[in-house]
Amino acid sequence: MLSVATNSSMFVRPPMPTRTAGLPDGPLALMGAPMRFARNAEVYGEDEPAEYLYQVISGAVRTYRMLDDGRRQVVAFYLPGDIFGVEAGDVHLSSAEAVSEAQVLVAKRSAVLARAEREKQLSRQLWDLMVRELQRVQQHSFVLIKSAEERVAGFLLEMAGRSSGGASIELPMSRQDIADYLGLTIETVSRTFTQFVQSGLISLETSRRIQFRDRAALNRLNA
Amino acid sequence: MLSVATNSSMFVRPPMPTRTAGLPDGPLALMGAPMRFARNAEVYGEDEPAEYLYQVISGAVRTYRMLDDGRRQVVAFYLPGDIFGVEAGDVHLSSAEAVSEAQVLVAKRSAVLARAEREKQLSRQLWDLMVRELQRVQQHSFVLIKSAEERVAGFLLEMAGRSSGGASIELPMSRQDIADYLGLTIETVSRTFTQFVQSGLISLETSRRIQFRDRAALNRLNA
DNA sequence: CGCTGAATTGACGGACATCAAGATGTGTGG
DNA sequence: CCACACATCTTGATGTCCGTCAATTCAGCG
Repeated sequence: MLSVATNSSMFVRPPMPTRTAGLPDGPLALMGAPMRFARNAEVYGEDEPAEYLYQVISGAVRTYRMLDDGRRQVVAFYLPGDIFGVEAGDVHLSSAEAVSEAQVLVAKRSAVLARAEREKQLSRQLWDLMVRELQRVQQHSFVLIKSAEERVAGFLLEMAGRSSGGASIELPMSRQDIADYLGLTIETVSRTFTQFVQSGLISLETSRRIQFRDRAALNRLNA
Repeated sequence: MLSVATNSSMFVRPPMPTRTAGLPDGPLALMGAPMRFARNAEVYGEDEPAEYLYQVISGAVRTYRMLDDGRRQVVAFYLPGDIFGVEAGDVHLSSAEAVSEAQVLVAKRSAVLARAEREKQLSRQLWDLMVRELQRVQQHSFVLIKSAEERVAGFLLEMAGRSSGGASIELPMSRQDIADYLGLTIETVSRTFTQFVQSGLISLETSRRIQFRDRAALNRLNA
């Protein structure tokens, strides 16, 4: 009934991730190894045991789940600094893939949790992380009951807010990714973009580079 | 554009909640006071500081958020045994109301968290609770991208699974509640129910009492 | 260049919202 | 216990947003 992740070549099994030179750590004191993932490379898969926590160093990562009819629901996009993989119990309920070439810090979950038992501050950070993740997902289901126009406007503002960019942002993900995130089709996303361009809300340098022209109007749509 | 929580009288400010005789505790060792809430009484409101954790003893509770245009999104229903209020950071992002007359155990959040710092087991329970809540919300956004038929089927099965009933269950919530939970209109929910009745999947003793006649078929719809 | 995947645009149909009326159920006061 | 008022639920007729199918344009890369 909607948004199938078509195009088999989009999901070609990618080359093995390889270790890369170390990079400085983020806000949370994760002790882990930096790894490099090619575009569309799998970080972890649905139903795999959840042994690690992850932090994006560069690039972007998407998590998603498949419905048995082939539809794909993108649960979240993670950008540099973001930590992911916390939502899992013993096994992952979603898969994670690199949206673009990405470096990801990988830390053993058991090690982090063990250390959290001794360090109150770390424990607190993990809890806050969990709360934020929960609120993000709630916000997401909030988005899914809105109109296409509202969803896309909300998406652009969300990305703008997280990309710490100025009047223009570079989207790392394809229209198909956006569509599956918003519960729309690629065509509807595309049409909404051009509609926004025609109304002077944004303009497109390339299909992935967005210039904001009337943020107030977008905010109004983001009811 | 959809599912407005109409009918002002539905939200008439209810009588003050009053304390009630104590009741035995649930799985999580919450030390709190049982309170009684009338139908539609507010347990907590959006933007209020989150000072407590809650566990349903009897009845049912819904959490929801309002869009500024009057649409309402029901985030979750909580049944006896369920703990709610964990999703909050410092303030609540959603409101909670009794769906029906309800008894709720109310425990000071700070006390629980303080005790969790000493008792590993409690800390672990809270973490698991958080994980389950996160997965529930993810599951919910999963539901919102499906067809009306699939959503309603999924809802009935979810309720059946949680109500620990046999071949028939009593829904504590109105069609409006269901509609706002599923991101549909009251009419679509109603029509889907009658469609299920006509196809012999369920039957209705009263509008709120559902008899399951063909669970396999419902499961098939719950793709 | 030409090839391939990504994005855009158009025509059309269907699922669900909207608007409106009727049916059923429930609480209240005489 | 009945009758009235009001809320909830159901059913019908119509409209519209967005999905589907299909063709075209655009961008990147060998």
